[in-house]
Amino acid sequence: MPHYERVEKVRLLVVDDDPPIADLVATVARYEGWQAITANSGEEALRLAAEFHPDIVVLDLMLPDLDGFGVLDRLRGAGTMVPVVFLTARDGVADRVAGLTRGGDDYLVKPFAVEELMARLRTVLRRSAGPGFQRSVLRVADLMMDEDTREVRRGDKLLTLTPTEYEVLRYLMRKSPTVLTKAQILDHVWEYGFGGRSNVVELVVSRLRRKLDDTGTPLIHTVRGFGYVIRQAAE
Amino acid sequence: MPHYERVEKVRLLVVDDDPPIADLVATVARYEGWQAITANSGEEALRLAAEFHPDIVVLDLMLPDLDGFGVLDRLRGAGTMVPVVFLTARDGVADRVAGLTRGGDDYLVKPFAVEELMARLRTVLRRSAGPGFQRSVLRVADLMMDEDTREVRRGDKLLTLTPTEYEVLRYLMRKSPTVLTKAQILDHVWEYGFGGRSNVVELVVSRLRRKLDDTGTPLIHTVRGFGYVIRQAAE
DNA sequence: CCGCAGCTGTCAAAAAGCTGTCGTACATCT
DNA sequence: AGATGTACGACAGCTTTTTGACAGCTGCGG
Repeated sequence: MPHYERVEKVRLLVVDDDPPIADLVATVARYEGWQAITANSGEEALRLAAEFHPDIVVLDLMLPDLDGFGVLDRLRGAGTMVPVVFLTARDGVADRVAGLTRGGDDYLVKPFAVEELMARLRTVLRRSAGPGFQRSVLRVADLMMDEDTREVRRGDKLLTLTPTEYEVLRYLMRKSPTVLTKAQILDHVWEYGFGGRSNVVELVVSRLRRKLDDTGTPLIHTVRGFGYVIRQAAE
Repeated sequence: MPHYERVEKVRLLVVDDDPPIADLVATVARYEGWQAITANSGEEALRLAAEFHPDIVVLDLMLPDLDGFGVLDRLRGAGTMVPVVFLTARDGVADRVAGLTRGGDDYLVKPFAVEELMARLRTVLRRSAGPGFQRSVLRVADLMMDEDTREVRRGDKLLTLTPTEYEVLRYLMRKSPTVLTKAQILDHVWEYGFGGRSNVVELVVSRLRRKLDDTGTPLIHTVRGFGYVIRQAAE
């Protein structure tokens, strides 16, 4: 299912002092087939990095001891060029991070949506794999989504999606032809901690359908009492 | 019968302060050939987890001492990455759980149907078994059920089932060619504590037959005075 | 050929899903 | 700063589907 070619499992090190968050990320990654370990402090992170040799690191900036920047410096100081994706608080040090995100690194603001984090990790990995990296394009029937350009087309028609619509569609496409429950969609696409108990998912699906099923046959199907799938109509 | 490959028995730890519920789950699991133990408090759960090394945990959120979240934290703190399926009251802390379940752990609302719980446990186990996990497809004669896409076909014909029909059929197929009593079906597919003492099972079977026996030879057979089976032919 | 288990049509209540409207928040442009 | 536009999600009304109670009928097995 992964779209970057790799023989071995991706090795991910997650560094966050909040264990639930670190677990969350590690668990999602494992479900993608990755190998993930967590560290809850800067020192622990450095120790684990040295022996685990991660392919990518998720690094919270706010750590009890050494902060995220410090960890990065010492990683680099040790000669590791492993790419890093930072996590920062909403109104944190966004600008300083931005400065650090060249060279394939990236950052995300907390609270984030799980799918978005995974998408960024995949992108960073893909880019850091060297020049001539593969474009990532998802296809379902005549629907196409280019994850690099964020272009979405149904046949020839270019669609304009809002960020939420885009994320929901991507998740559906990634998992196609598996049926997803509304809860799964909510849990993966919305930020963790989102309280919205309303019908947001239905609403976004409704809007999505209007945009993409308006040309051609319906692609997003309701599985009553269960959830949604995107796939070519099964006869 | 399990569809994920495993040489040893699955080891399940059930944590619920209501002994009947914990036992119910453990019993069903044992009947599936699993090895199951129960704990009625958070502390006991941690103690048992340490020595039993479960492959999966069913964890009620409402516990007398340490609550479900606390248990999870301490499990994780001890470095256990065992997957967890939570149980919560109907309009309890569903949203808080959501935050924890994004990873791939799952949750179910009480009162639940036993088959649904087992299905989720199987799914979680299957996914956490690593990348490239097997699709789960059940077959009986020319009837096929794909548990991921929820597609059900008789020969080429795609069937559209309601949630209840789907669950009853899945249970029958899973147990095929064993004959199941109406009581067993009722107990496994409907939520525990379901009051309906009417002929619901007969009704659903009737509807199922109309949908799937309409093409080809009958597959669901009545064993008069006992129950139902699904299988090729009753010779 | 009788009696009872099983089958199924009908129907009303409940659940699930869809979508229009609107207020708020945030970003962008002038 | 003010104006304009876009995105999001709460809410509510409405439609469709599902479910199970009830009751009468069927037909199996003795």
